[in-house]
Amino acid sequence: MKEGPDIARIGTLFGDPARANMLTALMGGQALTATELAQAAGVTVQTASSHLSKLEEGGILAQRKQGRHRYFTLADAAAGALLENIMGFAASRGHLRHRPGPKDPALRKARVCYDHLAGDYGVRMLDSFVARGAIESDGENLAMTAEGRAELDTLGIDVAALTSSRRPLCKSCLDWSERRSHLAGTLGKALLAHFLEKGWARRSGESRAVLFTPEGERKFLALFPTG
Amino acid sequence: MKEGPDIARIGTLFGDPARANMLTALMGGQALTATELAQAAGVTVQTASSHLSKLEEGGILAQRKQGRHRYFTLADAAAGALLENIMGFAASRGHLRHRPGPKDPALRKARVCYDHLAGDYGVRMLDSFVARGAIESDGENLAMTAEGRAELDTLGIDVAALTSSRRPLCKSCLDWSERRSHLAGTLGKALLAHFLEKGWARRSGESRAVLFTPEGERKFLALFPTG
DNA sequence: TTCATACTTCGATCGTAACCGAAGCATCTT
DNA sequence: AAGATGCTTCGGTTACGATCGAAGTATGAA
Repeated sequence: MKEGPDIARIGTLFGDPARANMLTALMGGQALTATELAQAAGVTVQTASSHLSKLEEGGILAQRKQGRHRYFTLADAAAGALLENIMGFAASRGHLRHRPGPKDPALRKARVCYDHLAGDYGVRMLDSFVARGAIESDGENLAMTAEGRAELDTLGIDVAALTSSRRPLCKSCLDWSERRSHLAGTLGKALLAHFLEKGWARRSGESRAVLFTPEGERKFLALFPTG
Repeated sequence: MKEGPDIARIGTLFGDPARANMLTALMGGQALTATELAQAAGVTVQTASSHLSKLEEGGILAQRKQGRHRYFTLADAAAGALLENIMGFAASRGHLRHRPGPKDPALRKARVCYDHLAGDYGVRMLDSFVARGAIESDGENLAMTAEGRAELDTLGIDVAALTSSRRPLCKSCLDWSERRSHLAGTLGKALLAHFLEKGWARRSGESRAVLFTPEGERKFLALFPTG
């Protein structure tokens, strides 16, 4: 009868393949219905329902009723961060389910990781920020510099508003296709939102891929040159 | 047949109570033998052996043969960090196994969390650093200031050497007894080592408790005054 | 009202993995 | 060499939980 946080309970919740599939699907950041999640997990809706109630009770998922649909999302940023952490750890140990990274080249290039940009483009963005001194990196820990704040300001991103949250502004997130870090945190989220809003890119309907327009791609690459 | 990191595998490894007990025991930072871990988990050595080989194969534990003993430790800082993350998440959702925090008052006051100081004293130390501007906090993200570096220098802690590692210098870690953050990262590790080396405190042989001497306690409290 | 859709609950089956006793291997002691 | 200690492997039992069919509830459409 030990004391302490119930690690095993959390582990069990992440430890079932069907639940893991659902959570991975929700890393796209979009709310999904029970039926969609059942399909993503490859199980019947009855089974999915059981899994979803467990995940909700465990505080990993939140649900929102809307008509006869039930939309599920990750409960909060902490749940997303934990999920990212586990994915990164699994990838770092070579625990991949099939191949070292997504087969779909679009996914490999740019995709959503919970609420920010991952893949080749995500890695490039962070690298570029660090190279020009906009972000300082102590290994994994990231901090925004004054130059960085000024630069983002000209882009029209209100850094001050982003720091008010309890969630960190900059956070590194290990990319499982690139095996390098990309930018998470409220800034990562804001930047992705910015790209989508400006019409540089749009979310693929089905997958987690982020599809850049030729114009958007040109601007993105100009904004984030490689070292 | 989905692509991506195998979350479920990691989850399963953390998801068994016996394994979770072993990992919790290893959060003390000390290497433990298979027999000791079996006792900590409340299972026979046969069962423990099976669990340990799974954890090792999963990249969470590392073992070192020494004579007829086999010493197990957490594989690396990443494994420790993930464990801390899960513990913090579980605590934040109220998933505690018995009571809200350790029963043992010594554990509640000061204990080892993988390799740094947790509990009341750990929280106090971080709070004090932040209050005096030695560490800046963007929510959860921590960064050392120039003043902080100077102060640690006078304490005899070589901050430059600590930043060379790929592991972050400062990292916040959610305390499951205090439900507030304490200081992890290479600095957290170095500070605990400093206290032990100076004879201000010593590790309890059995538990994860850190026992301060009256003299050490006086110095610690003077060094880290409350707001 | 009647039908359709979205989801949950119930009940039963089945597979997997945790568990331990017994036996086996390795290392140290005497 | 003989015995003791630390750990692993094997085999068989057992329990838990993932799964799905069937039936039940809620919301919306006709």
